[in-house]
Amino acid sequence: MSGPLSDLRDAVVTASVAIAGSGHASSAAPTLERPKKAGFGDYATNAAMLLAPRAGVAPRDVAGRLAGELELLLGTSLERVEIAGPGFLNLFLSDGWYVDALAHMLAAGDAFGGGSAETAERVNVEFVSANPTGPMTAAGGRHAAYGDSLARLLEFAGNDVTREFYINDIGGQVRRLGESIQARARGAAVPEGGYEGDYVAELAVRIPNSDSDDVAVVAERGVQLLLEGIRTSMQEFGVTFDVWFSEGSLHSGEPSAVQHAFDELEARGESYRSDGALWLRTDAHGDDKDRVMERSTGEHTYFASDIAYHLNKLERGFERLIDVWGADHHGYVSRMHAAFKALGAPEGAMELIIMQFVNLVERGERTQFSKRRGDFVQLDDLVEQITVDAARFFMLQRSHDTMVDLDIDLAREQSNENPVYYVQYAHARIASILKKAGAASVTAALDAATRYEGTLEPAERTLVKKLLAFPEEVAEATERRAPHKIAAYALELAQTFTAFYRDCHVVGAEGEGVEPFRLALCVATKRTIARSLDLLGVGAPEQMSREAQPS
RNA sequence: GCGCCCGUAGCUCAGCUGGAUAGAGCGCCGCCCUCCGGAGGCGGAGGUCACAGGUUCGAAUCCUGUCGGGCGCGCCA
Repeated sequence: MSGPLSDLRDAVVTASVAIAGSGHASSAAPTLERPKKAGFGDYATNAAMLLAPRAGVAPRDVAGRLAGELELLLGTSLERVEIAGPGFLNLFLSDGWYVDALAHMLAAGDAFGGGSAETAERVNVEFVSANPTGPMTAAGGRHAAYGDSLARLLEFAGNDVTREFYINDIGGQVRRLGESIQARARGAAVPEGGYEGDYVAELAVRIPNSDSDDVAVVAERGVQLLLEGIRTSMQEFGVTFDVWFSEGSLHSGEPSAVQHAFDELEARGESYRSDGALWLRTDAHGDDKDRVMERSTGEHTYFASDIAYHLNKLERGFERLIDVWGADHHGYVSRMHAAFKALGAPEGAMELIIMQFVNLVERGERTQFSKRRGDFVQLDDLVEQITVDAARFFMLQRSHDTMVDLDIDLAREQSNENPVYYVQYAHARIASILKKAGAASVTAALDAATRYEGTLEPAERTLVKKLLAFPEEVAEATERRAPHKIAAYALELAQTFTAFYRDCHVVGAEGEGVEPFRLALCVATKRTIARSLDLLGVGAPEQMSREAQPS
């Protein structure tokens, strides 16, 4: 990727090499970053500190030589260089550099910030995969928001992404669901360990002959109906899965996918029989002990399904498997990794991401999430209270590995002050400005802005810098599987724009080329806010509804 | 007992592949609105970055230990 920022970075590296000589190893690459405080220059580098030990002189002396090299390399892009503190170099860039930077962003268009993947991969992101024994919970919403946003990031980076939902449609829980429905249909008490939510009673009414003795049929019908509900909830939440994969399908066919996996593992000498059960040598691959795949009763464990499932994903041609799991599954991580190795799959091709819980807090109390007791907050209800955009943004604001307390009262009562509205408002405000300027002058401005030669206001430079940071933010959010960084960026960009809006009048601004330049800056900002929100799965409205606005 | 995650402002959390004076939102106090959309802006109070050691030019960040919280350790799914 080229551009003003990477040119700067190249210059720093080139200057470093010139000073350190040909032996310059990149054991510690110099950083180029935007200083957190004002007055420290536009960009700063610690290159001198890294070079000093090698050169055997004081960092500040190295910084002096580095500054000289950079002045030669960067020419008119550089206004001046300052040496600060222990040996930081603060680069002050010229207004011409800023104009070039904006021109570069505009030329990149919608691709700005995208395509960061070094090599595009076929990626399978499996997430939510909620048991079809109840409606989607608010907690499932966090999984959905995260998985979908991660998928969007991976796609934007250039990968071929499949969103997949794994359906646990067999096993004891499904049977218990059937028994629970049956009991309700007969007016009897739900059996021990069964599901007690109101939705079970509703299912008993919706399913014909739900009081039948054939529990398997009742259960199957129940799963079907619940899955339809889950699918609808997900769609309304803005999440569409490419593949709905049935666990049960792994056990049918001749040979079944599970049998195929067993054969594979046996051929590799990774399994053995003991006490009548079939075991996998997970202990040899980093797990605490070996695990059972087929019980002495002949039934397959959940683990067997999962091994077969992941082998299946590989055989479908995916080069990277990303699973988003709930925190209650983390004890399962090491055995899954062990199984993956036992299959001879490429190291590192499977990532298991553990998602911490989200607690909904209402009137200062945490709500519970037990499906069996039927005492939980449904995603549909939460969305109805605080809208899809707010729900997704809130859930994505936090890192996946920290537990979140989402205060429903706060989100409901103060929804007008949610960060998501602030960001959307900035987008709508820009739309309003551009509309006022008129399409023709905006188009003309995009061209004229690249030749702007005036002096920039501080707020203009700050805004350009913030926009310039976008590709790095996106790349880092993608690599670290951290969509919450985008949420933070969107908020900062909106704040930066609002400051610009306060200081710099756009439409009708006086001075040669000032209005076109600012209009172009607005266009670039609008695109970047829209892209940020899109990566989160949040809408970027052209206008906010005025009804909600207090008079 | 063992393993994973977390402990940062009154609250909810960023920052964690080591860099300068640790940030945001909400809440609180004060000020600002003739202006392209005030759903706004500016300023202020508020911190032993859980605690104790260690590594080094430099630690919220890396290492060790302690304390506190969450979760998990089945031939359940």
